[in-house]
Amino acid sequence: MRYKAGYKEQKRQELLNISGQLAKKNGFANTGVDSFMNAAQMTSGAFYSHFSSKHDLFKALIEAELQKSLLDWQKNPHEDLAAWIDFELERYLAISHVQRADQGCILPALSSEVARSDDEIKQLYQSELIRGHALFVKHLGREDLAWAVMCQLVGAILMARTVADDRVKIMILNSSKWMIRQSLGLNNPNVSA
Amino acid sequence: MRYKAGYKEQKRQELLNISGQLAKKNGFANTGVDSFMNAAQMTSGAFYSHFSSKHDLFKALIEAELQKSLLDWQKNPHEDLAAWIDFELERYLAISHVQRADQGCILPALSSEVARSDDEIKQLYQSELIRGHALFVKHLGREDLAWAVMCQLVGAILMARTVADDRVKIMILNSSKWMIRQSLGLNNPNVSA
DNA sequence: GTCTATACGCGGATAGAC
DNA sequence: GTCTATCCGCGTATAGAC
Repeated sequence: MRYKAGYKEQKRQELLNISGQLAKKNGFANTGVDSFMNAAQMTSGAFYSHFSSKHDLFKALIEAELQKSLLDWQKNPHEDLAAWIDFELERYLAISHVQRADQGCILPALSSEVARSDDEIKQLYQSELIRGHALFVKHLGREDLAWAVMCQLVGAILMARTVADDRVKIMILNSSKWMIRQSLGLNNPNVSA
Repeated sequence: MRYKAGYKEQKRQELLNISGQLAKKNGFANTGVDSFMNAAQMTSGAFYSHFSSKHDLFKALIEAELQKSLLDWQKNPHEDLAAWIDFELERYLAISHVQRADQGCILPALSSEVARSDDEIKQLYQSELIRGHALFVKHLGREDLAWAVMCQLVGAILMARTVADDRVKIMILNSSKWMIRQSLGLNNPNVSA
């Protein structure tokens, strides 16, 4: 064959990577196949030798991005609850996460588009989401707390991205940190956020 | 004039109403001017006698929808904190709110699109959001708590919309209710969610 | 103010050469 | 596997009749 073995798989991963960044930044539906391919320094005709359709890319992209987020959570080195959650709050609820959607978690960036997708997409999203949930349960100890903290993280990043002023963004982030610590019983009662 | 006085203003409100529903359901960018106008039983040519551009509609729509959400929050008849928050949790975190995005709050539906919009949109969004925040502060007593509860509400609806199974949706909603009550010190310590 | 018709660009997808 | 070229439908916006 004219191309090295494993070349196609490698190129596919590269495409998923770059497409994920673009989709998180500008939205998946708003980004054309041309843009995805140009970002990967190819032309749109070559797209269909990797994915059968744009919708097919969406599925693959969601799977890849959710696993990336899961991996990020697994990188947290702490075992102790307070240390674990502090690490996560500083990392996830950082102002840089608000500003750089392309480098951030898929959840605040593409959940609305998933919410409007067909059942196949939602099923896929759910099963990966549940794996993330299990990781949170492992550290937080409660199933409901795990879901609620995930919602809080996603909601905070999303809301912070909708406002214009950095001051307000930071206020939103700090408020969410405070609330999560509060619900875990980790706040000093004498200190306000 | 051939048309009654106030006719245009009335038609504009009708357009904003219907466009808001369609945008919340299918996304604003994904919905064509034709679709908006057809839903209002008009043709696309007439659109530009009400709005100078699609982007202009987006601004008007955001303003109208945010004020609608504010109005919904103001309808809460309770004064007591526990009663007020219970009412709000049952109303906002209802499964029907997850299922009927077109009839629901703009925040979980269109925040991602706002996040990707220009600064003018974000400034507008922020100023209306701050009015909503003030209302929450009035009842919850704390600025940070008010932001955090808003994030939690938005995040929970958004997440619930991304999963396929109703059981999981409900789990997410109940978890968020539990966490908000927890952060307000309203949960019975002996009862799990 | 609303209609029909249309200009014009973008986006998804396919065909065929290399 | 990737390229160029192209088909075709959709979407924003405008022009002109009523």
